[in-house]
Amino acid sequence: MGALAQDHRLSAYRLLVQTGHAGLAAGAIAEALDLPASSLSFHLAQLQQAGLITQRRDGRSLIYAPDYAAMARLIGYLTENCSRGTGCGEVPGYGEGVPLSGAARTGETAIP
Amino acid sequence: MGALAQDHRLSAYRLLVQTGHAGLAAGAIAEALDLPASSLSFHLAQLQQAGLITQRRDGRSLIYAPDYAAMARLIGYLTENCSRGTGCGEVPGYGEGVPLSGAARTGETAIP
DNA sequence: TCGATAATTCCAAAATCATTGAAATAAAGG
DNA sequence: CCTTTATTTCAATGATTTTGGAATTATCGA
Repeated sequence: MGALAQDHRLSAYRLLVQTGHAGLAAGAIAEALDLPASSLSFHLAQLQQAGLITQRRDGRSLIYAPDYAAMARLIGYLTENCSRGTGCGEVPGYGEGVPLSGAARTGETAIP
Repeated sequence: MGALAQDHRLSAYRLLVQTGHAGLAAGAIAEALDLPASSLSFHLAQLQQAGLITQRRDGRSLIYAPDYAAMARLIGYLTENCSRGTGCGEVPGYGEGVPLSGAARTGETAIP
């Protein structure tokens, strides 16, 4: 869980989530985030060890991609046993059968 | 986001999520997690500042409860723009219209 | 008002984590 | 085989977080 607790890591992860299966080479991520290669490598290793992303080689490049199943498990863990009887189902603006995945609309969250 | 990046904090949060609106007094949480009051207080403050939990006073007790709307926003942020066209909708065991909130079934995740 | 209870804030020590450049490894292409 | 490109590993340095005891604030009941 704490793998996402760091700005650069969170950015890298979100970038990959938005990129999809195809993934990105380490170099491309480093460039996008403007990080030294060695720093990024450290963070990617953390994400990988947490099981959130996968690594595969393509020629000289190592390309990283998100593991969506792990993402789903992570979210499941957070919401596990979510207040039997009182809570999750009655969240304001969220309750009436709207799936969690539909909540990704407004970009201006200040939370993370 | 990093508010959940710490074991004790994550435990406290999950405990509250499972407890629901009614919430728990700081003391009750401290007892459940077996933490010194001052440590817990520190962690609760972090969670509160991140907007994930709320505080209200009841007599001499301060009662903490989860903010489910914030939880939904958090999850939304994570999955934002989730791979237009390729990703989230095709996650194995997760794709066929099953809402994210339905993924909270198996308890044995090793991720967090 | 006093004493007891519930929590918080303060603070310094201890522990953990992030960042970096330089050296090492791995694959490709002459 | 040697060079170039892509990335990782290592070790040191600095920064941030976590911890828990003591002092403090707030509320309650008699």
